[in-house]
This record gives sequence, C-alpha cells and structure tokens, in this order.
Amino acid sequence: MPKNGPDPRAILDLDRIVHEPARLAILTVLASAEEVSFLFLQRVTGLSKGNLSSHTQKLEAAGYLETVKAFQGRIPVTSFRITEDGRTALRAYQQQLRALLPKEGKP
Amino acid sequence: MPKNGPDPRAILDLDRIVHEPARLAILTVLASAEEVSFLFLQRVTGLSKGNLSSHTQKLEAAGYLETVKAFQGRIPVTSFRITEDGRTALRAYQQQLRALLPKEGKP
DNA sequence: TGAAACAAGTTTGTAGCGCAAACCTGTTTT
DNA sequence: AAAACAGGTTTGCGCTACAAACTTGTTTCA
Repeated sequence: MPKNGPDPRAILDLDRIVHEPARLAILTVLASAEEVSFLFLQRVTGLSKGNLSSHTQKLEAAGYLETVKAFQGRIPVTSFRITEDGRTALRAYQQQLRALLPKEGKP
Repeated sequence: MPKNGPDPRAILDLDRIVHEPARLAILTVLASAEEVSFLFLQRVTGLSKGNLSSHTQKLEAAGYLETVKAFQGRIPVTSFRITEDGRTALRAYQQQLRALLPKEGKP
C-alpha cells in the first residue's frame, strides 16, 4: 500500500512572495515588532543593503508592509511595519507549510 | 519585551534546491514510493512536461534522484527514484522548516 | 573652511531560474 | 503510407535575486 503524504499540488500553491527566504525572514522579524528600522533589519537578517531594499520594495508593492520615512535628529531613518494583509499572508503561509510537513516521526 | 521568534538568518540557509515548490513536490512524491514514472509524476504534480523534465534534471544533477530509463513493451518509460542523499536533504529541509514555524497558536 | 571619509538607502547590471512552447524520436492508427 | 499521437527534451523568454556602483546628505579632520 502506497503511503500517501500531503497533496503535492498544494505545494505549488504556496505564496511566492512569502516563500522567498529573504522575504520570509523580513516578514518574520516584522511580525514580532511594531516597527523595525532598515538598519536593524539588515543586521538581524544579514542581507546586503541593496538586497534588503529591493525585497522590502517588493513586499510593499504586494501590500505586505509599509515604509515609514522619518528623521532621528537630522539623519533620515527608514522603518517598516507589517500590514494586516502581510500578517494574514504570513499566517496563511505558515498554515500551508504545517499542512505539508509530515507528522514528525517517519519510520 | 520583544517577542523573539526563530532566527531569521536560519531562514536564509534553506536548501534552495529543495525549497523550490515544484521540486519539493517531486521529492515528496518520490519519498513515498520506490519508483515513480514520469507520467505519473506529471499527473500527480500537475506540472507541464517541460517543467517536470527540467526539475528532475536539476534534482539529478544535485544527486537527489536517479533516472531509470526502461521499456514497457516497446515504448520507453522514464522513471525516477529518490536517492539516499535526496532523502536526507528532504528530511533536513523539513527539520529546518519545523524549527522556523511558530509553535502553533500565536495569540 | 574645505576636503575627505562616512552613513543610509536606491538604482543599475548581470547571472541564473522557472516556465511553457516548440521540437524530436519513435509508435499506433487509419 | 500518411497522419495522428505519446513520451520526453531543448529552446527562448520574462522575471528574480543579488551585489556593485551610485546618490544624497552628514560628520570628521587638517
């Protein structure tokens, strides 16, 4: 009898915006804090500046985060917040993943 | 107190070969059967022929599966088997994912 | 004061990827 | 014998991730 795991087609439906590791890392960080600065995000993820910039732009275009530009003293500081849509997308993604992972102990 | 979830950097270390949804689907199917034909794999994953062909080639190049070409009657049939390396990679990937997913009920 | 180093981000350039259309080789049907 | 068909592979293309180079503004040092 063939073991039947998760539906392989479901795997193909994963949200590609979230699925990209760099963006998943970003969303994960944003989900656990109200607002996060560009620099902090860069340090904690280890992404290059260019890379981080383009990924946040993509996430913003998707409506998953919003960019907040402000000044601290006179130097400009860019920060990000996850949006409701972003939080929803992240949770949905995590739910899908959970459904795909086998139950923990495969003999 | 800031909630600290999983290490974001760990997310960036995911095995990209396995992480691609099409290939994850393929590996998942292969992991649950000894040998699987091209056609069956196509039907169950819903991938196009070209797409399936290139992904299996990539997986073979990575050493995660092996291709078995045979004949059934006089028509050629291509089948695949997951290798030990492939199984190991798949399991490792699943382990990483588990570590990244929050514990199930976030308030 | 002015030049030189520095900081925060953004834009540009490039290699690589995923995808399906077109193609190839052989088989079955009419 | 020609035409349709099946199983796969190769080709071509638009998109993506990534870092190097650039931009704009600030601080340091001579």
